Amino acid sequence: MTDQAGTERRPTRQRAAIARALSASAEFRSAQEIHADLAGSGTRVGLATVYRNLQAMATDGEVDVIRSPDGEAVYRSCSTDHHHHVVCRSCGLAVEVTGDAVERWAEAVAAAHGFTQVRHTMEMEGLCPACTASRHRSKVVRRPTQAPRRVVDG
Amino acid sequence: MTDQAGTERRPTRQRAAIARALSASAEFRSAQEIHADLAGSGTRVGLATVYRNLQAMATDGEVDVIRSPDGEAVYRSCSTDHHHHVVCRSCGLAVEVTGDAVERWAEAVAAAHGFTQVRHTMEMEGLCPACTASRHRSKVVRRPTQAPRRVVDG
DNA sequence: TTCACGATGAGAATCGTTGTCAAATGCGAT
DNA sequence: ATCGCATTTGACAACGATTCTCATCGTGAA
Repeated sequence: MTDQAGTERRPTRQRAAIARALSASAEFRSAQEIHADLAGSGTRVGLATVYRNLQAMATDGEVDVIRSPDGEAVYRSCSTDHHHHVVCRSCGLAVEVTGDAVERWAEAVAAAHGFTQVRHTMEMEGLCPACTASRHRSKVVRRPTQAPRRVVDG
Repeated sequence: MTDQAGTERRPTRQRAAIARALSASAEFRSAQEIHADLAGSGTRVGLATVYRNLQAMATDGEVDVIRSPDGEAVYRSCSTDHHHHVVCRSCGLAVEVTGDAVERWAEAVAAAHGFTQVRHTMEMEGLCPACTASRHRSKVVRRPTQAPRRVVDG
């Protein structure tokens, strides 16, 4: 079977377990992690099932999905506290940030295009203070690469 | 493996070709696509080399990277036009949007935490006008594994 | 030109994710 | 409670993007 209608989904113990595991954390978790969690807590659910349900939930708007920097799909239940991150692309340091500005902007823009039930994800990356410093130290002897500094639109 | 940022890199014809192919388009392109392009235009470059260089460029902040909805890493040279999308999670319709508000917010927030060379990605998803309507009527035929996506200008 | 070492290429190895299909299960009707 | 039947599930194969390996090549410096 190919598509599954969002209207009729059968409740199963597996689906419930997955939903529960998901809402047990406010963090983004990968399908594999959730599968491992369930296995660890004695709930035996097939990996494919975890993937299928997570996808279905995402399609139905029950959970948020983003791809982690290494390409893994990570999920988080929708209702949880919403925030964003600034991640250092050199050392991986992540700082949580929140702000109404983006939330409102996203909402307004989407609405302007007639979209409803809008959700958004935003990730920022750059160099943390420490890495910014160390990068200046190891500065090259030769002429700098053609790397332009201006990156963020302003 | 480890971050080599700041280290000098040798100029090679492959690296140049990749940079050129990248800046030839304002769109996000995958490593595979770039590899195919190069091959198509007679420039023989190994796939692994394309990956390596793209990554290095991203690490050095010369290009932006995001993951496409299906998990592929897609690259775009930095200086090009920056915008975001609102994607319909039911039919895949994608609308381009731009706005200074987010850009400035991201810049400000990151800077407040001492981050430099900050870049960001933001994706919004919801139900497009059509799908919002049809959802109220009956069940919707949802997109297959690969989302059919049309891009409209907004 | 020669040397030392980073860069490249071809293909194997990874690993997250999806497809396959027979068996199990939920639901409405009986 | 039971039957019929479509939806789900689970085990595992299949896939595909990305990374790794390593012998060989190319580049900057002497």
